Parts: sequence; C-alpha cells; structure tokens
Amino acid sequence: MNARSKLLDAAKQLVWDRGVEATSPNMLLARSGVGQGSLYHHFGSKAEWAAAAIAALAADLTAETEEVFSAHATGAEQLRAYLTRPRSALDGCRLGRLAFDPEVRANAALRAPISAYFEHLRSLLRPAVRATGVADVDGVVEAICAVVQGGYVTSRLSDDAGALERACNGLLSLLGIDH
Amino acid sequence: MNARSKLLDAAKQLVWDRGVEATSPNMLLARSGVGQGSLYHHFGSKAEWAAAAIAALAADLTAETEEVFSAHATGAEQLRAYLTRPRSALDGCRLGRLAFDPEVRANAALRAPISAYFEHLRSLLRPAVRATGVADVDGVVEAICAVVQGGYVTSRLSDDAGALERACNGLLSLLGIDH
DNA sequence: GTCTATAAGTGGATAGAC
DNA sequence: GTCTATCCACTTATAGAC
Repeated sequence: MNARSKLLDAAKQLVWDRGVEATSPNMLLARSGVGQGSLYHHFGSKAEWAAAAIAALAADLTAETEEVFSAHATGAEQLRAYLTRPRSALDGCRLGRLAFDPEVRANAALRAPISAYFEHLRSLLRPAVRATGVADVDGVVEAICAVVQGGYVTSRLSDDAGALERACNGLLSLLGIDH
Repeated sequence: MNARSKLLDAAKQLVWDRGVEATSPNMLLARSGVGQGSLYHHFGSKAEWAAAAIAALAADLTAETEEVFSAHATGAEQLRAYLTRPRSALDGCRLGRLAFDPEVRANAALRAPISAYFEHLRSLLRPAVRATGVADVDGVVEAICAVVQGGYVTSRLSDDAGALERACNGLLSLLGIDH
C-alpha cells in the first residue's frame, strides 16, 4: 500500500470519526504512519485531502445505497430494505455528520459530493414512495431521508444505539409496510 | 449588562453557530467585547463557559417547546403545532447540531442538558402520539424527534431551507393529521 | 473585577536535504 | 517521493498589576 492510499484511508476514518474541522494534519500523519513530507507531496493542503476523503466516502455510500435498492423489485420492499438496513447508529452517517462542520460549511468543494449523494438518494426514493400510493410524495421522500439522519443524531445525543432503529420502524409502521 | 451576562450571551450565539470545538476563547472575547481577565475571572476554563452556554440554550428550548404543547388541548393539535412550528432550518437545532462535536462527545457535563432535553421532549410527545391511536407509539415518538433533527441536517447539506418543512409535512400526512 | 503581559503547545504549512 | 527542520499564527490558559 503506497503512501497516498494510506493517507486517503486514514483521512476517511478521521473525517467520519471527527469531521474536518477537528482533524489536524498531525492526526492524519499519526494514523496513516506516513511522514510529513509525503503528505504535502500528495496533497497541497488540508482542504485537498479532506475533499478527497469526502468524495471517497460519498462514492462508498452511494454504491452501498444503490445495492440496497437494486436488490428489491417493489417500492415497498425497497423502502423496507433501506429503512431496516444495519447502521452503526452511534458512529453517525459518514456524510450527514458533516452538516454542522464549520470547515465543510465554508468550502463548497467539500459540500458538493454530499449534496449530490442526497439528491441521488431522493431520486431512488421517489419512485418507491410513489408506488406506495401516499398523497404527499415529496414530503414522504424528505421525511425518509430525515428520519435516518435524525435517528443518528438522537441516538448519539441519547447514547442509545436503539433510537435510530426505533425511529425507522416507527416510520415504516406509519407507511403501513412493516410486515 | 455585566460582563458575565455578555459572555454567556456571546457564548450561546457562538455555540449555536459553530459548536464548541470550533469556538475559541478569542472569538468569545471579540463577540462579547469583554476583556481576557474578565473571562477567566467568571469562568475557569473553556469547558465551564461552554457548559453554561449549553445549559442556557437547553433551558430556552425546553421553555419554548413546553409552550407549544401547553397551548393546545388535543394530541393531534399538539403534534401539528410542534411539527409546523417555525424553525430556521439552515441554522440548525441549537442542541441537535452538537451531536457530532468532538468536545461535546468527550465531556458528559456538556452532553447532560442535551439528552435531558430530548428525554423531556419524548415525554411530551408520548401522550400526544398515543392519543392518535397509532400502533407503534415509541417508534412514532422517536420518528418525530428524528424527522425534525434530520430535516435540519438535510436542509443544511442541500442548502435548502424548505427541506425541513417538507419532511415535517410529509410526516404529518402519514400521521393523517395534516388538515 | 478588569487589565495587559507572557507562555507552552498545537495547527497548518514551507524549505531544503536526500 | 520521503525525510527533518523550521516557521508564524492561534489556542488555551496563567501571572501579576491596578
């Protein structure tokens, strides 16, 4: 594994765990085991490796999400699979946890892959929600995105990994597609 | 207005806007207009003024939330009022935005008023949800908390103040209590 | 109570040797 | 490509005068 891969890998872990603002170059060096010279050879600045890490996290999450949707045929099955997918509630969403990171907020290049992921997620949810026959399709799509993101938030703040799962199940029961 | 009040007021604004980790003592001095000596006279450390700010924000939010619930008689009215309450979506929830702040995570004294607020919110929601006759009361309670918190997240990440409102309306329609 | 001065440590980056 | 040395600004305080 070359230095660049080690750096990118460590940056992904740190950004997920601590966000961008709270991650320093020194932490990246420590976690990757790479020297300072290598870091500034491969990435010109903190913003560059942070952007690479966020783009890679977004690509991973997009692939995993598409897999969930393509594995099921009906809208109801897709929604059930998406909402019951195993999630590490206390760690937070790799992308959603960056919503209030000041460094992400101030840098459009860091934000772009994140908003693109959520736009893509909405486009996967929309036909599935439409198929259930609910009245307010766009509202329910947004509610599904929000329940997952908010479940991470309330789980973390209450130090209760079950909160996310309960919230998703509650929404499923309201949708009338909980088995 | 004395120095302590100015400091607390500025700390509340900064913690809401930037979180704890990303707020420095110098920012607090600049925003409050108070001198360095006064800061360390009134608060022994950063953790102390951060704790005071979070406790004050939690007290404000708790009072506002209770007002919403006590202004309405039936569960459906209370839920509708809570979910349609005006919120500045792009600013984030004063408490929920701290979920992934490393300094909050590492300090139980900072987390306590936040988890207490959410526990109190659940206790207000539970009878209202029960009154609607839904099957999974605890799940729906958690879903309501999560839709609001997640709506702040998706609004901020998509730079779309409308996302939070759409999510709340979508949930209301699923609850069958949208007018 | 409030001020200015000082200080040890870290953050983010550059320089130049190898 | 990778290393060590160096740098300036900022963070989080402490000291001591007024």
